[in-house]
Formats: sequence, C-alpha cells, structure tokens
Amino acid sequence: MAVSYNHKEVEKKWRKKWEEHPVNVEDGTKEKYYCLDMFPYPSGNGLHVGHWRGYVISDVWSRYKLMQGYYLIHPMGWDAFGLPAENYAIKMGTHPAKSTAQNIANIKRQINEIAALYDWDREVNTTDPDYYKWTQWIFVKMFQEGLAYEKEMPINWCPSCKTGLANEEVVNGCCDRCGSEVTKKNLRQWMLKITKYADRLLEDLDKLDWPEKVKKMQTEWIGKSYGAEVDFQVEGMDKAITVYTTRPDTLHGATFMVLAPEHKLAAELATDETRTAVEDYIMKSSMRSNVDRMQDKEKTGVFTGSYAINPLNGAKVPIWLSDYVLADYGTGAIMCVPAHDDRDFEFAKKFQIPIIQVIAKDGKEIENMTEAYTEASGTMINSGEWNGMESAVLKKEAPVMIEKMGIGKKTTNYKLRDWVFSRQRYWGEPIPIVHCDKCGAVAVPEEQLPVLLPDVESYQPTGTGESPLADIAEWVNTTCPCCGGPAKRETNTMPQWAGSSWYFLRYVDNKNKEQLVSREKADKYLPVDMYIGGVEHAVLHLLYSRFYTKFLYDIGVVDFDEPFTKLFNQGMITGKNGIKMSKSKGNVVSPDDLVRDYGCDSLRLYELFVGPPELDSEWDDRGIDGVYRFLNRFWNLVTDSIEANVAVTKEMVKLRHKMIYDITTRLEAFSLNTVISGFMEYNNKLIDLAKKTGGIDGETIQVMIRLIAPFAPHMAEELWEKAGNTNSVFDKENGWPEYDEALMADDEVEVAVQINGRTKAVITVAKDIAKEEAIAKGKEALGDKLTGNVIKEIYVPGRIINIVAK
RNA sequence: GCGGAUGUGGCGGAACUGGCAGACGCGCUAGACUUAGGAUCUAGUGUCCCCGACGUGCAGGUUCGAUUCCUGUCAUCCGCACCA
Repeated sequence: MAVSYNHKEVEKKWRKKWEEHPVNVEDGTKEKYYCLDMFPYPSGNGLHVGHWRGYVISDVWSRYKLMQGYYLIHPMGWDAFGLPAENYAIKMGTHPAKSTAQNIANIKRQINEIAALYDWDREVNTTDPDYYKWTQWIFVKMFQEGLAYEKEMPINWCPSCKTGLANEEVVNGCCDRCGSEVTKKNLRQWMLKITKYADRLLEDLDKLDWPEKVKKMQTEWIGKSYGAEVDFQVEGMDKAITVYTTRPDTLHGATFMVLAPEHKLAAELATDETRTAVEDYIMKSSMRSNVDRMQDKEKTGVFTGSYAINPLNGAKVPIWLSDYVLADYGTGAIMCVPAHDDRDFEFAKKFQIPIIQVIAKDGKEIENMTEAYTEASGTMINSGEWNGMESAVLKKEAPVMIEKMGIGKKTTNYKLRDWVFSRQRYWGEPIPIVHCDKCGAVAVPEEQLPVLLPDVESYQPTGTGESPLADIAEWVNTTCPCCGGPAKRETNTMPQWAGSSWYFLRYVDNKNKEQLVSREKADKYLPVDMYIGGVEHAVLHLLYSRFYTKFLYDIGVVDFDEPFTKLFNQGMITGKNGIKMSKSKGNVVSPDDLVRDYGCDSLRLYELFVGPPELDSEWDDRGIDGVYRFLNRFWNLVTDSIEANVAVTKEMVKLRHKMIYDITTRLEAFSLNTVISGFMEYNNKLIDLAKKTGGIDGETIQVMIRLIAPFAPHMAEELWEKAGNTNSVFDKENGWPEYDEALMADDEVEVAVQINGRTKAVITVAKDIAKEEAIAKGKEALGDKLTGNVIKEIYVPGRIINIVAK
C-alpha cells in the first residue's frame, strides 16, 4: 500500500532543489517567452486568495511555455510609490519608505509560497533611485520633445487625498482611490500630451490580441468623433461663435444655440435686461461639482439676450447658456437641433423653443413629437438646397460642403484629455525640473538624475495645492542648470502610474546603469507576449503604458510600439454573495493557512478549479478538499503503478492519447478550470483501468506527470524522480507530451437512438458504420417503442439516430 | 439612458461547428473498514403524480432535434454617462 502524499516534506524538498538548480535557464538556443503579471503595490494587508489566482494562472502558463522549450521572462517587482502606500504609512505613523520595505518583505514571502517561477534577479522597485532615475529620464525626454508642459487650469482635486487627479482616476465624479467626491481646483500643473497620440492609440488597438471589452473601453475613452465646426455670427456684434457638431446634416434645424457657462463670450453676450440672470447663472455653475451636475434631473439654463445667425439659411437663433454643454469639449458651444437630439429636445421643451424637423422619418414629418428623432436615416426636409437628400449621405458629405462654403470646416474631436501628471504629495518621483527666473522651466540634466526624493520626517499633504516638498528649503533651493543662477526645484511629484508605465521594459535589463534598457536586450526579450492581470486598469495603466511605449519607440529606445501583445484579464475572487474581499468587510481569505494545511499544489489547483479564469468566482474554502483528495489519489495511483511496473495495453495507449489531447486543447484555450476537472476525470478512468491491469504502464505514468507539472509542480517533480528520472520534469528535453489522433480514435462509438428528438435507447456501433445499417440497428434497439409512420430518418455519425414518426 | 457580460441541481460549475443536459467537484444519503472518524473505500444523488412525464431566468419562433441560433422580456454584475 502506498504511503499517502506528504505535501509538507515534498514541497520543502523541491523549493530547495529549485533554488539550487533553477529550471528556467537561458542556454542560447531557446526562443524567449515573456509572461508578465501586473506587479502589485505592496499593501499592508498582504495577499489574499484573489491575488493568488492571477499569479497561479500566469505561472501555469509560464511553466507550460517552459516545458515547450522557451526561455521564460517571468519577473516580479513592486509598484511602491503612490497614494495607497503613503496613506498607509500615515495611518501607521511611520515613514512610507519603511512601511513599504516591510510590506514588500511580507508579500514577497507570500508570493514565494505560490512557488511561481519568478526570476528575482530581475526584480524592480519603482521607489529605488536606480529605477526612478529612468522614470525621471523619460519625463525629461518628453519635456524636450514638447510632450510635457506646464499649465494652470481647473483640475480634478480630491479633498481627502489632497492632490490633483487625472481624468482616468475619477470614477463617477469620485476619487478612484478613496471614493471622496472630487472637486475642481485651479492649479499650475504638469501635463503630458497624450492627446498627440490619440489616433495611434486608437488605431493600433487593432493589432492587439486583447479582450474586446478592454479595447472597447479604450476606444470609448479616446472617444474619437467626426463632424464639423460651424461659425455662427453674433447679431450686432463683430464676433462669431464656433460650434462643433457631429450632425451637420441637421444644420437647417438649429433653432437655438447653447454655450457652456465657462465660455469666454458667455458674459459678454448678456444684454442690460439679462445681465443679472446671466452673471448669476455663470457664478452658480462655477460652484457646482461634477457630481452635482450629473445628478440634475432637469436641464437648467439662461437666455443671454443675444442672437446668432445660422450661416446656412440666415435664421436668427437665440443664444442660451447651460451647464449641459461642457466647456472643455469641442468648442464649448453647440448648435441645437431639438428635433434630432435628445438633450436639445428636452431643453427646447422646457424653455418653449421652436422645434423644426429636417429629417423625414418614413417619408413624413412626425406629428406631435414626444421625443427627438436621432437617427441619421430618412430624407431631408425644411433644408433648402439639401431637401431630398439622404440624411445618412449628407451626414458624411456636409462637413466638406460646409468647408467649401467657407462657413466652417471638417474636423474631428476626442474625449481623451491630456494627462494631469503632477501630484501634491510626498511619496512619488520628484519631477526633474528646475524653475529659474531667467530661463523658466529647465530640465535637470541627464547626468544629474536621479533627483532624489529627500528623506524627511514630516511628509503629510498640505492640502493647499502645494506639495509637502515645498517646505524643504535646502532641497528646493538650487542652481539653474542653464545659467547657474539661483533657482527652485519643482516640488510636485509624479502619479503612481509613472513608474508602472514602463516597468516591463526594465525587467529585461534591470541593472543597467547607462540606459533605461539596452537596445540589444530590448530587441531580444521584448515585447511582452502575455500580460495577465485584473481589468481595473483598462483605461489607466494599460493606456498609459501604451502611450509610454509609443513615445519610447519614437525616440528610438525600443523597436516596437505596443508593449503587450496578448492580454488576459482574470476574474476577481470574491467572498460570499459576490462581495469584494476587503478588510473592512471581514471576508478576506488568506492563502497562508490553506498552504499550510493542504499544500501549495492543492491551493494552486483549487484556485483554477473554482471557475472559468476570466469570470469572477465566489470563494468557498470547503471545495479545496476535493482537489486535495484528487492529488492524493493521483499520487497513490502513480506510486503504486511505479512499483507494479506493468506492461502497456492498447486500451491504455488510447486513453493516454485522449488525455494528452484533452488537457492540451483545454490548456491552449485557457480553460483552466476544465483542465483540472479533466485531470480528475482521467484519473478516475485510469484508476478503473489500473484495477483491471494491475497498474499504469511506465510511458503513461511519465505523460501523466508531465501534464500535471505546470499545475502541481512539487508533486510532479517528486513523482518524476520516483519514476526513475534524474533531470527535472521541466527540463527542456522532456518537452510537452504529444498526442497522435490515430491512436486515440475509438473503433466503436455509442450512438443515442431517438424518436422525435427524445432518446429512447443507446447502441454501440462501429465507427464507420453506413447510415442504413446504423438506422436499422437503431430501429432494432427501439423495438416496439417505435410506433406510427416513419417520416424521416436522421443519422449523425457517431452521435445520434433520430427517427421522426407520426 | 447607452454598451457589454452573466443567468443551468442544495452549491461551484461541464456540454467542441445545434446532436444522450447536469461531466468534474463540494455537500448530502446508505454501506464497508475502524476503539474512533471532520481519514479512506464502495454505491447512490435534477424534479415529479417515477413502466412515464417535466426540466438550462421568462415568453415566443426556426429546426427532425435548441443550454447553443432568432425575436421579445426580466434579473444581477461591470463599463460609460449630458462628449453635441
């Protein structure tokens, strides 16, 4: 009788062996495969079973690639700058450098429990000066290329985190980090001109093997639209207002115009009668937050008293102000066609503005219109020379026509905004800029990088819009690199995303003192072949990284312009009832106890077995017993069979090839939960077969071990050794098992026999039986169950016989 | 409001291009072995009015045949949210 599997001993043994003899070595003959995890920020809470899942998925995939003969780049590091780390330190009354180091040590310990093949020689830490030197270097390059610029403007401000935020960091008007309502604050900011890359970021999505969901989110975030700018003269003023519209086909239907309250002409348009109301409205709007505005059930607005002239037909249209028009999109002014736009319709109804239909739906005007007709489908009416044209055609042609008429121009617009890049916090990379009265903003010369973050006692955010660094006179006061005169350092720091936008490049050359990454290594090991992580970074990290990569491509640092060829988003592991695991909810499951009780291999398998890797799964501790039992049965079957040493049978060969086929195709399809159930299924079949034959033959044993190796690496190594091998199961020469379709084919197949689509019997027939013969046998099996007249007989080879009878 | 995903036993979930719904596992029931069992093994386990019928959120449709395709609808989750 076999001794049951002792996970503690075996896992300890192989951890040590792997440390002494790494299994992932570059020998100069292998092709590279770069499998990347989204690196964690070292939270004080440590890892829970949800974090584990992503790492297990990537490690299984990595080990599979390793066995296929690739040299793996499978690194790990720390995204350690940023708000969460700083807030945690403040809460604990410690310095972020200290708490971060502690948290990294703890999480590293936990990550090692996963037994993932991380190459710790490649480790990076975004807070390491040798690392952030290059984060700053990229900024300097961007500054030199005119992509980083200073601007004073109203930005999103989190009153709780006391810092400015990028648009991407504001979710439903609230801070992505802490959930506080975001307000506006006028601040001098460093901005990155990501908008210059909008088209490339949009178009290159096509070349990526990414989940459609993420591509779509980025597409919508970039938000490109096509239309025209049209100039409306203001009556009685020597001024024109330019509007942006995607529906120039409806220009004849414009019965009013609305300007954002922040529009520069807004106040000027007021007449003596309307001045009080207009100024009042502008002031009130300026005080309202985004959240406030979004909660509006009804549109608000005020008539300026002025009129504009529709350049196409000379119609006089009133100019209104309303906060449903956004100041920072398009031109901050719109022409309003209430008949064909929902918002304009609502506004016109409320303020009793005429509605003119210019598209005939189904050939005629809509009577008693109750909602706008927004589709560009139908014939133009009430549109002068455009009458009779198809709206859909006109929509495309109108911009050019308008341009020819000299009343506007064809144009495009984006929702994407430039990236607000400064943070008024301590724990981040100092922006490497010096302000000089004579020379203005000057980049710190490359040889003086990094600009070290000063080590200080007090680093709490000020809340004034000044960075805490501004208080450190000896750090702030410096000399201008340009003229040598007195100058002051930039005191804002970079957002957390700065360090994470390029870390995957540094892994392949993390000790390079001269360059961010050597071109040779970049060409050899990059880009990333497979990137695995949660979907939460769809428009943050993943967009920023693409932007950085494109920039570095443009300046010749790397020779590719997309960083991540393939992306996989794993689902979240939640607590009971789909509630997100969090300390405050008290539903966090730590992997530590489970590893101790069931072993790393069991937890690895269970993390995959809980459900499809791309979907969220509820965690239930009890299920781990199932995979634990399976591993024990697997162990017993293999060890018993090694002892029994039986000869191979034909049936066994067939089962072996079927097993290789099933496991491999499921693995290739990333259906990891069904890989595990497949192992269980085949194990049961093999146990049954072994009962008849006395055991499993040697070749099948070796295949079983190799197949399970990426999933349960410790057990696989131990069994591999027990089976008489002297090398590691992950050794290139073992390879991944291959199947032969000819050998897995059955001679006989089971076929269901149905009457009118309902199964009445099951028969076994030869695989290549003729239709007539199959049907005859089916009828025979049915016997007197078959009554009535046979109308039709269907035979689907190897699957089903259906007799249609009445 | 718009867009997307999901919906299958007591539970997690399987089911390839339409072809035996419920694989695999948890849980549960019974038995075996045991001083013992939260160990292990064996058998069973969708529902019901159980020789039959009904069953994949709901209502229709296409088909010899639908978890799978089509139309409508409901629920949950996620993303976007006055972007003209």
